[in-house]
Amino acid sequence: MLTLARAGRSTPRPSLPTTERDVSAIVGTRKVTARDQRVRGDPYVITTRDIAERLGVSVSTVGRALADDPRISEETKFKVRQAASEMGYVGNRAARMMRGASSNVVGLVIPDIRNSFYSTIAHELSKNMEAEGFQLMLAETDDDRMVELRHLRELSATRVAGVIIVPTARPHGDSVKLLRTVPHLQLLRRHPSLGTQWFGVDDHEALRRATAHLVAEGHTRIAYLGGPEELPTGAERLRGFRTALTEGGLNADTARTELAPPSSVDHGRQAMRRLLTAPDAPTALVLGSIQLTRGVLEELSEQGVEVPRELSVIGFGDEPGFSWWGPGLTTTGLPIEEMATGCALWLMRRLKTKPANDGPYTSVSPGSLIVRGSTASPDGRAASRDH
Amino acid sequence: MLTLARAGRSTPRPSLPTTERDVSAIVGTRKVTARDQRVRGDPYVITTRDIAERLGVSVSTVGRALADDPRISEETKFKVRQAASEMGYVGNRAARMMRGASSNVVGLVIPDIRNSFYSTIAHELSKNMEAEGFQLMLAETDDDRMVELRHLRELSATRVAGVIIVPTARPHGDSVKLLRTVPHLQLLRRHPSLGTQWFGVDDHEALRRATAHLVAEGHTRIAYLGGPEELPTGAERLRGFRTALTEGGLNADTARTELAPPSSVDHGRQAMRRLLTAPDAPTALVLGSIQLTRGVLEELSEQGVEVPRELSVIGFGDEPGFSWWGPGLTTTGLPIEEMATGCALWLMRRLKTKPANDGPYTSVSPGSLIVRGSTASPDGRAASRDH
DNA sequence: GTGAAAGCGCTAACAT
DNA sequence: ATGTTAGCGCTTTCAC
Repeated sequence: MLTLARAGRSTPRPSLPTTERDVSAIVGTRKVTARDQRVRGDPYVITTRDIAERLGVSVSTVGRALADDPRISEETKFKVRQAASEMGYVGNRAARMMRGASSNVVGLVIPDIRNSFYSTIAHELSKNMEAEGFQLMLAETDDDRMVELRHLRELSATRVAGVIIVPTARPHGDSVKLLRTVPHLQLLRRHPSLGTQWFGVDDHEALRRATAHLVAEGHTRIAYLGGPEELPTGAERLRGFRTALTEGGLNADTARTELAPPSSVDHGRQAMRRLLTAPDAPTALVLGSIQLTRGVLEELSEQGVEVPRELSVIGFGDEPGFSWWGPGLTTTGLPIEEMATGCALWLMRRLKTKPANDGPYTSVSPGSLIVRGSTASPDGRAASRDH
Repeated sequence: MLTLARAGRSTPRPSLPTTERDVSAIVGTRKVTARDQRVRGDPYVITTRDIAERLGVSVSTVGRALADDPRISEETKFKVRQAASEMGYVGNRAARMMRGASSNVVGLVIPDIRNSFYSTIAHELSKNMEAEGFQLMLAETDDDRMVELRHLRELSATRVAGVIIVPTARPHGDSVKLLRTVPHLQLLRRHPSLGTQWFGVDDHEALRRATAHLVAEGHTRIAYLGGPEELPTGAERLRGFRTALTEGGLNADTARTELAPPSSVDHGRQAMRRLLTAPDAPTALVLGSIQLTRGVLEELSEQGVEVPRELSVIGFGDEPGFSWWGPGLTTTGLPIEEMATGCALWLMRRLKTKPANDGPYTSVSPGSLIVRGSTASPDGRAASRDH
């Protein structure tokens, strides 16, 4: 069937020679669609067809010109690009995706962006991805597996190119299924059901080192306060703590450990309060969560506890305020930036290689102990700084 | 034309009665498309057509069943939903968008997610939007207008439903054009070219109050350190500082002011160092940027400056560490959570109302002065806390 | 060097 | 109660 000129818009564009286009008399062979109804002046989104009509060429020519196809003459290309720019044309990614183009969106699924670990990660990812033309979709789970599932459904519906996820303790079965259909990467936490590609830090070693520092100073009553054991990170950190105690000849089973289910600032405060008033209070405290660390610091400074004389403390993570807290907080530093950058680069490469390389991959970054002034021997002597 | 059964996949699904469907003999009237070439076992994304074929119904029936259309029988609905779930069907949003559905994505364009103001905002927005089924696309500009433009292009290509933006000092002309085609909202900073819908805080009043606090204590040599004047926030804060000086009978023109172009932690440190070694050093300092505040605090605590005896300081923003810094940092508190929540609710409503209400809208939240211990009279007496 | 036409997955209007 | 058809904007054959 011969395709006739489209049924004109109610008011033809001024730049079009009305006489040639206004063929409404013979129209009737072609249904007038919603698109044709649009009125001049009524602002709407420009498509390749709009450009084609204005220039009196076909949509394919416009598409090719914009894609810099070698078959199109320079003159046409110029005119098309000019018109596109003038008319404010912006390609429709949804349409492209329907033609098989992959989305340029990567989903980032994390517990809470306000946690500086995660905002740092988001920043590094965003920076590295922007350079490659990718966008970041932010999805906060609040460590709720149902929220996590809802987000993954959305990301899946959007057909994101990839997902970077800090999974909840036990992801929903449907979340597992969904992730099977999209390239993904676990960050920090690792759940076996979500595959073998993981970027993280050596939590065990980090906590072992921190605890060993206190053992070396002569502490025997060392308490641990960290995240829940059901999280892989929580379990590893606790294990590191216990390893150090055992290695130091201490009984890991009788050591005071508190695991805060929702690892929040407020729980840190409460746990600290309990610890201070408990009989047989510890002389040293190791932390295994950045949120809990914040709460502990607030509580200690509010109660006027003298650190390290009354209590030695080793924090987790390194935030701006930690260096000026009390005598300076000795803490476990994690190479978050490096990890996030590595993660971004790996995923970008993974998404751009034709045959997807889905082999297992693990990158473990080591932690480090940042020694400041918050620990000392239990007898009161200050800790030496040259560790 | 009668549409014949599709050319079968190389290997028909087991659940299909092969005899009825395997009509390859008479095929030739219908082109075999890429889609038909897919092989069983070859994992791919499920579409409504896959479900329809498996159940021997039409795609429209499947679509209607999934949309819970009243015309479809409960039995069919059940079968369709069952099959969809089993096969792991996830609707393709790109396809829906092509049918006119609006995207459920809102772009958040901010300078840097690591800044706690912005991560708080991102969190509040995300939380409120998740409840309404919206997703958040994160775009960091690093205060670079070209990066900002690139992000807006991407967001536009994605046909985001809306944009929340903390604009750069002078957005690119194309950015302005792009934003004209999408519902948007300015946050904190306000640039006249980007429309009249804005959520922010009363920067002028916040700084006026902070400065007035120092004037009331008797300071006459008060310095100001804040962000660049080309940012609307920077200009307003500086103006607030000057207003307070003038109201206090001091000469606003001779006051020492430093405006750091890229408002970073490091610039805060450097500026503080300059201020300390300058002849005729000020007795009090007011800050107008959270990043600069951090740098200043680090430098002061590193140099062992006695606050408030040697110098009174009022910070900007309120971060976790500010309360335990030195004598406790007196600072300007901003109601970021409230502002972000209001912003989210407003945009959600704006996006869901049929006739877009595009009238000007301004929401100004007031700041507050959080009095702790970092200011005192220049003669050495500590500041009274009952302001 | 350019145009026509088909089809990606979905929905809505129009048939039965 | 269900099927047929067209079309959203774009790319990609195939055709001239």
